[in-house]
Amino acid sequence: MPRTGLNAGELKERAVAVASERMAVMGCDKFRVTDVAGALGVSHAALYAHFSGKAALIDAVVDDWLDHSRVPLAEIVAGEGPAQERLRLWALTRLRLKREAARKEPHLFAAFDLLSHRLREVVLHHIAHQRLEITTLLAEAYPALPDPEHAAKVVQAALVGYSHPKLVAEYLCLPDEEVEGNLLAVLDAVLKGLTAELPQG
Amino acid sequence: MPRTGLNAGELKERAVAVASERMAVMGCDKFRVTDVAGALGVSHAALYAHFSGKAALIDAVVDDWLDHSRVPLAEIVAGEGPAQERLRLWALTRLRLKREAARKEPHLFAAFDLLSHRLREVVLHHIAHQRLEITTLLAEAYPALPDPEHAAKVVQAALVGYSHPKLVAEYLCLPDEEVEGNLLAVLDAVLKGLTAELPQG
DNA sequence: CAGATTACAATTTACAAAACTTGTAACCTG
DNA sequence: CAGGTTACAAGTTTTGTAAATTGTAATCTG
Repeated sequence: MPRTGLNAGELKERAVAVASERMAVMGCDKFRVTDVAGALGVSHAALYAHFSGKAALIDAVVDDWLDHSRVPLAEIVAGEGPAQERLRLWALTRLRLKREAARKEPHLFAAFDLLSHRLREVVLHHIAHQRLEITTLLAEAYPALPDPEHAAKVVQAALVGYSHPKLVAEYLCLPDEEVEGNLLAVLDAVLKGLTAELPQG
Repeated sequence: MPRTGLNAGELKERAVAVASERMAVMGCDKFRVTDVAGALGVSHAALYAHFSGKAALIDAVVDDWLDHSRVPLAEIVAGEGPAQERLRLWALTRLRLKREAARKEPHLFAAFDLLSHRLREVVLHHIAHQRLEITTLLAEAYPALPDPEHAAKVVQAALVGYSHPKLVAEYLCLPDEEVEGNLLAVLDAVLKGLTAELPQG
């Protein structure tokens, strides 16, 4: 029987939750593995059975955070209505969620930015997941598209100014309407270009 | 007769040149106004007649650096051949110049990045200048385009992942062919979309 | 009197020493 | 023996203090 009364999975989740709270308050450089352990009533060394190091604990926090942020976007993908409209809504919603996160949860957003900068696997999976969602919407909107995944990559690259945490943060000072209008102008041009030579149908 | 034997314009230029050399070696945080002044044989206070502060001296260095970087791109705009091909070459050349600068002049590139982050006027002018060049090439390639400047803004936004210093630096670890291929895929899609409904001519 | 210097206050940086944190291995405990 | 703790070395951060830097105003000088 573990001393904390929690099984391994539960202890891990509690650790991620406590770390997430602390990171939200003070950022990922300043929170201490020792403090998280203290909050759980164990020594800091006990956490290394569950996380390979502080970096892995940070990865887990950001992964958890990204999981939550994916929910509203998945609802749009699974929703009803013309797929092209849903794709526009998807891109706008993603932008809005990121801008809000950057404003309201700056430390967690900065952790996401840092992992993005380091091309950490957590973030690479997140990007791949988003590409899959774009692919799904493109394939539905344009059934004659020969390679929807390649098209999704082009869309992702064209919209990186509206998704990459560094640029989302940098452009927070610009008005919402302006940034959102620019995103839609780019998205519409790219979609029109990608589908210019498709048979009508 | 000034003590240094230089008139005001010459002293200013010499200060920018010395600051540029020092910044190239140690970055903009570590070089000292006092050192630049010493190299010119004046007290540091004498430089404040020409620059409102250290930040203004850094702006002047980056402005000078950007001036030089604009020359090869201006040659493409002024060159001969199909305008659409020149636009592709312009975008590729810009990317290549930036990746090379990031590798070979990391401190000056970092200064450019910092000013970009702060939305400093030097950089805003640079971005506006590039939009003008894109506008020129678009108007030549597509004479029926109703608003080439608006189209240029869309092109700029779609290609921000290949021009913004933060992302250029972040993607340096990716192979050249991949990054360049991605840029061309985005550019081609955007151009095709922007020109989809133009009369043929 | 234009172009400089000197003096100075406020701020920032450099640096050494102390304190803290991270990750690991040996050991403990129920 | 699973799930812990303790001890420890190496590395990092913090703290206090001295030195340096920045920007300004008064003053100087040719």
